[in-house]
Amino acid sequence: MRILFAIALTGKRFALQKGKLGTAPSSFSHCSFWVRAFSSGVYREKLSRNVLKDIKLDDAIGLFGQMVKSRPLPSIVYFSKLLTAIAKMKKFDLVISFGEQMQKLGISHNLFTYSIFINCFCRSSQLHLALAILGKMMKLGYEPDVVTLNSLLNGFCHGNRITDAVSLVDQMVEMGLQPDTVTFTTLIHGLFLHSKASEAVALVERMVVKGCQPNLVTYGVVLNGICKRGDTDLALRLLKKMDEGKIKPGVVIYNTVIDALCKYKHVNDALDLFNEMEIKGIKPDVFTYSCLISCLCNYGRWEDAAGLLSNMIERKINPNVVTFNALIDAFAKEGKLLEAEKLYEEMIKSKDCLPDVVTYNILIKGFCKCKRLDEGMELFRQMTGKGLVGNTVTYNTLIQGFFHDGNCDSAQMVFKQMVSDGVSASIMTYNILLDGLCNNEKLETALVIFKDLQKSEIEIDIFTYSIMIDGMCKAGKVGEAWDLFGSLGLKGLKPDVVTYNTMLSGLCRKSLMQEANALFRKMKEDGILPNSGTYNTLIRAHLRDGDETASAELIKEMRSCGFVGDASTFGLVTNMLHDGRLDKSFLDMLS
DNA sequence: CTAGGGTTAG
Repeated sequence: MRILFAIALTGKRFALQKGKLGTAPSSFSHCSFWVRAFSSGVYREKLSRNVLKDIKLDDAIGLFGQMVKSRPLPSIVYFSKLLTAIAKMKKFDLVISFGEQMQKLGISHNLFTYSIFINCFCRSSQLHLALAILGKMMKLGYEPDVVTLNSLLNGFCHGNRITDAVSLVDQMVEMGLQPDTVTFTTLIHGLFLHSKASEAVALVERMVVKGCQPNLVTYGVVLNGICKRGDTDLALRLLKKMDEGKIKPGVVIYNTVIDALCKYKHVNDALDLFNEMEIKGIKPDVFTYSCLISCLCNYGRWEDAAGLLSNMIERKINPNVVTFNALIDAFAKEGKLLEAEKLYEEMIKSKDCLPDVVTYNILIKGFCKCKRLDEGMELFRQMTGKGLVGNTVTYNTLIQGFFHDGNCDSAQMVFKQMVSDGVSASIMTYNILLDGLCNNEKLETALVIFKDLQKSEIEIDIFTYSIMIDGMCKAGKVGEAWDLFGSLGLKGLKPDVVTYNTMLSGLCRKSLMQEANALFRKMKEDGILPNSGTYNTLIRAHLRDGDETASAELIKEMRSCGFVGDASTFGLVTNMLHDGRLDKSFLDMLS
């Protein structure tokens, strides 16, 4: 309790007086059911019948306007019902604004309305204002209860204060309040949000011991957290556990697990779950179908995808923009731009689900891959013309497209456009930019940008360094690349297999085989597993260097690791067989 | 007689 007080007192003054959120519209043109109900005096009855949960936003605003004008003023109970309904629509700012208006009109708040405001501030990332409200209400003599503190707990969990969240639960107990299922579920969610998955899972067990049974929400939180980590086995076990208990998983729970199975490459298990839904009478929805269709497309299982598509149409589940995008993406990835465009045209014609920025990103990427940059740009203009705003992906795609097409000027022009359009460039954008410049013999320009990047706020990843090391090596500046590689440790970055391969290939290109061998040893010492690329690069270099023995040994090692010679290695060996530099037996060893 | 927690597809 002490800590709570301390937190509350450091908070700012009662925030509802600030009025920074403006006021709600006081006039409304249509005469809605709610307003009529209110003015004819039946609002008390209507409000008490729990019908407010279905109220539309406009009606809620109108109703509030009527309520504050009516005399005598309606009881605070009616206000809190209305505010709850608006909070459920996630219009947190509006709830706060209404709270301010009530305050100005002299309507005093109570524990319930204060709790609503605390919830709204927490959910709109204004934890400090939530704490200010808590301070204010406690000064007025209202003791926060489990509901109030659960809201605050949620605020701590979302506000990067997981330690405070954990101690808040301890304080609840000290205050003599019994944490309930909501408390545990909130904290479990917070632990997942802060990557403390095992603590989250352990807490599920603890809550059972404390007499709180996990409910559907708890399972939703836990399954979602587990699925995001890719622990599909545990997810499937939990799904079974729900069945054994009395909690019926609904379509959303199934969708979550099906999605994870798709993402983590267990397509057939996902299809099994889809069939299981059928048996249990749980109706799949557009999420279920879109997820499975897109996954099947990614695996090239067109027939199966088409089957599901017609199945969903038969069942009158309308494909939406995500479904269309999955199909357009499938065609575009196959290079079938004509078909992709046909689907896009169909979307526009039918008007039921219009293309969005993702649709355009998919199509633009398709055109870029075919080096049809003019058409890619044309689509970009079409999209902008429709009032859609390009995002980082859109610009990244075009920049990369122009670079791959060897058109550095246009690439840099798009980058400038991106900056002037106010779309933030991510490290991915810079990686594309640096990679493009390096691959188009513009190492010097890349170095200038790289230096600026190092000074900026943007967090450079290991991939950026790999790109620069590669660029330097390709420009013949292996010494500089080596220095950059060596500086990684000082920056707290660990070279990964790509960085090692890049550096190795640079050394090999200069026939610095001793250095390459030493680096290869260091790589293994550092616990970085060589991949097929590592071995093939070294094997080719040793062959070019005339060291048949070293190559042969590496081939043995590579094959024992389950890798095989790649196309370039086979090409080199074939050439060397032809001009007699290699013996036929060498080819047998490789294949 | 009112307040609190969560989740899914491109």
